[in-house]
Amino acid sequence: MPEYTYEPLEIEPKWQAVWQERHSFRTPSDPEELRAKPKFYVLDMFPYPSGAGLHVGHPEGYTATDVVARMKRMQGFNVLHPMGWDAFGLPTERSAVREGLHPAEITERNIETFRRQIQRLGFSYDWDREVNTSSPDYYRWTQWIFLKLYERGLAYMADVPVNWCPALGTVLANEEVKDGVYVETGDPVERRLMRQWMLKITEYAERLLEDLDDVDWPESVKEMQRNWIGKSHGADVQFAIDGGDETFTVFTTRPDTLFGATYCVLAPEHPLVAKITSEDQRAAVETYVSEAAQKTDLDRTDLSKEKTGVFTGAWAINPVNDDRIPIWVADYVLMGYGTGAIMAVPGHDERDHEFAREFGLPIIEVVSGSDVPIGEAAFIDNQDGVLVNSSGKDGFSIDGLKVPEAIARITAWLEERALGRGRVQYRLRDWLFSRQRYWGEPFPVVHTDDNEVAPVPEDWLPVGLPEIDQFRPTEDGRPPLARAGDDWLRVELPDGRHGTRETNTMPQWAGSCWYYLRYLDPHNEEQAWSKEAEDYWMPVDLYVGGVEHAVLHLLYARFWHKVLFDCGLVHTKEPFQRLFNQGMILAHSYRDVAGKYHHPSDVEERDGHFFSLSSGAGLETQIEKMSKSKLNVVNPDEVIAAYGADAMRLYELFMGPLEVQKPWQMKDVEGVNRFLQRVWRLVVDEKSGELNPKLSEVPSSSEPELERTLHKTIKKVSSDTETLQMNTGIAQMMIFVNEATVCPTLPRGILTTFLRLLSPYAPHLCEELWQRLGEPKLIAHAEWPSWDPDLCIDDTITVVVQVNGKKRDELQVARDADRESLERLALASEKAQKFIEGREPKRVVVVPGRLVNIVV
RNA sequence: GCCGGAGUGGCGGAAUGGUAGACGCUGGGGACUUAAAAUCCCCUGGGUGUAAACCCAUGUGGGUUCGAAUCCCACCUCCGGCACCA
Repeated sequence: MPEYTYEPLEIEPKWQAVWQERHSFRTPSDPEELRAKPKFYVLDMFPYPSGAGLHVGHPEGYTATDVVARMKRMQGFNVLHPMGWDAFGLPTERSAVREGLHPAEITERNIETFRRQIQRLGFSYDWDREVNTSSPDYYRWTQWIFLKLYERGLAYMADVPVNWCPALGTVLANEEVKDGVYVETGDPVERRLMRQWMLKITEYAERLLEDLDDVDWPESVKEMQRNWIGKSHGADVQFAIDGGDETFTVFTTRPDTLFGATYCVLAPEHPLVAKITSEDQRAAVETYVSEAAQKTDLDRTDLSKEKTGVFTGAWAINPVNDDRIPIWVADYVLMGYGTGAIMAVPGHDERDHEFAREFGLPIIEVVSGSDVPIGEAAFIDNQDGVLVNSSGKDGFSIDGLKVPEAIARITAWLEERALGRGRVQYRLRDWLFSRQRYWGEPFPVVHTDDNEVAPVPEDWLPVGLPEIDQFRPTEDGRPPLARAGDDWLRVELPDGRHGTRETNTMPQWAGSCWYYLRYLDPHNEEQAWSKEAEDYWMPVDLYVGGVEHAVLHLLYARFWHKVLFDCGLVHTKEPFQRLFNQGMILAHSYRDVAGKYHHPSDVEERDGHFFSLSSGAGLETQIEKMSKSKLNVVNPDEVIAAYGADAMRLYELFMGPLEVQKPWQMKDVEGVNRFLQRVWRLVVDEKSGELNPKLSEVPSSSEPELERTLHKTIKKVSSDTETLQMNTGIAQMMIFVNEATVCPTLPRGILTTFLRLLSPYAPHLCEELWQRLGEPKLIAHAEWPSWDPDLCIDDTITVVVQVNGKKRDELQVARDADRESLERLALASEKAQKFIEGREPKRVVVVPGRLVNIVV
């Protein structure tokens, strides 16, 4: 029994303690030091410290960024690699209510768990820069940025239809609601009209769209943001109401189809509805409007339902031909988009077509080219379709034009007569920025007794959360902060006015909108960050996190950053230069016929089938998202206990490409664990504990084959780490170790070079072996190796001989063999001759270094 | 419906116009051992064959090419996003 085996549980805490004591990963802040080296800012999406602790999905991205951070440090960069906590939020507040504790206590407890779990993985974070969004010296600056938004007119209060979630007792942002329910909990959401804080993100729509072109992000995320912003080109067109002075404006992307408009529709909330409805239609319209108001978003957006609507009794005048067309009210038109009113062209819009057929309204063809009669289906072609039936008053006609030209012509015509104008419309709405919660940033504003909104002076910040006895809304439905006593609520402003503090709080997203800036200068008590630090470190060079924030955090943070840019507080237009989304880690779950889930520890495999150990029942296995209810959550603590942090880190990256979804398979951790043991044995003789006797001071070139493999490995690991293709980099290191294991002697230089390559991936093991090899410094501070291109190519290479594209033989040739000799050798090949069957080669394709293809 | 991504052994996955299945897991065989574990070595896509070999094979069907997992067209399936946005 060897006594000196690889014991990760002994060496890992040892090196973690060393790094911590020596502050080995403290980010330089001395200006001299900063100037001396280029910078690299590598950032993780900081976690929300929930009560459940980490699962193995969290450290996947953290491990990838840590490997990059460690390599960059070794390559001579000043590296900023921080970690912190996105700590305000609803789940914590709910736990606090449930457990009867203060949310701050729950937060502190959860952070301690998260920090302990993260630190056990040996990440090279600069813990001196840890931030916590719920701490007053952090949210002070969140409030300060809010004041900047307010000063610039980008924060305003308005009576708006909001997403109200009765189960949670708060409003939610559009981005947090999907299919009529809150995305996090599935609780239904209803429409309500409430006075709330809004942020004018729409003012930045164009820049948020345009600047996507300048960042190195996954195309899918850019596309999601583009869709969310939803830019469309079109025109506003004015319609007069027959027999009155009223007019209304519609927005359309297809002004060319104006001659095909056979009716108009107003949204039920449109202010004109009540005014124009005729007496005999009034009862029907009022019933329809009040029913629509009571519907949830889910009901209203249910596509499978039939179109509904009611005629107002009023008529509009089509401005191009003075036709009288009826005005309807229908809930398929949304008040929140465009003008809340549309012209309906059933011939060329599917929704209008469906509605027209439902209510027997006329359908006119104005764009030709459809295969089926226009009465059967709407015809959509905005490129090659040709206009027909489109001649109106004053001799104006767009007949015979293709759609794009027709759009230009009719838009110009409308503009000349002041009947309309070309316009760009965005789908993006302003950001609903207040919540009726306790555990969030208080707004730094006061409602004065004379009904004005007044920002508090900057030197009053932070506006701290008041101590209250219950974290629930008041009995009369006001937010929890309204429970605070007058000593908090009532204030006198410097100008002598009295008022009451805002009792809403900011949403969870506020703190994460700028945390990457606080890391630059986290202890600054005078400013949110210093200009020098911002100048040096920004932008973030690499940002890694889950794709679930594609249109939430990432859009909000870009918006704030652009505002800060306009304030002259940051110097880059975009905060995150390169973004990478890691894929979700899934896990096997086991379910019996009754649908009950069984924990993996209760599962036994026999001949490829699964059975419950406790009941003997047969089980089905499936790969699913990890969740408590499915009993398939893998905790990093158990992996570390069994294999150590280095094996855990290595497996996280070896599982497969970082960006794809993949299942955790505990058996596979065994493979990387064996690899680490083999590395250990390259250095340590397990029987004696001394250095491996095969280690020798001879030059690297005395093992030429291994030296070549080493240089190929340096090259591959360097580039695969940079591009985050770490699974193949690790595979290459395994190839090296397999070769080194069977090598009769191990030149010491080869081994120390290899350990430097492996050290970002398995830092504890490599520090230990580095020390045992007598190296005085930490390997974390060693220099990253470089490769010799000549040593990355073999002297003799294998060239494939194909006949008609099929592999028939292999040739061992010198690496610089020329075309002629390759062709001669290939034609001489016996195996190839057999398939040539004496025929004359029509053509011989020679790819030097690769293959020869003989075509007969 | 629209937009994006993906389909390769028993499993995770390599290969982005040039030897399909690197590396790892699983399974099988062998060495060492009193034995087991660990370790080390060999084999492990399917088919025909004693063998040497040969044939088939990257979701399906076509195409381009000397040569296609890779490029093009059509289709199928799965995953993700958006969705009455005028």
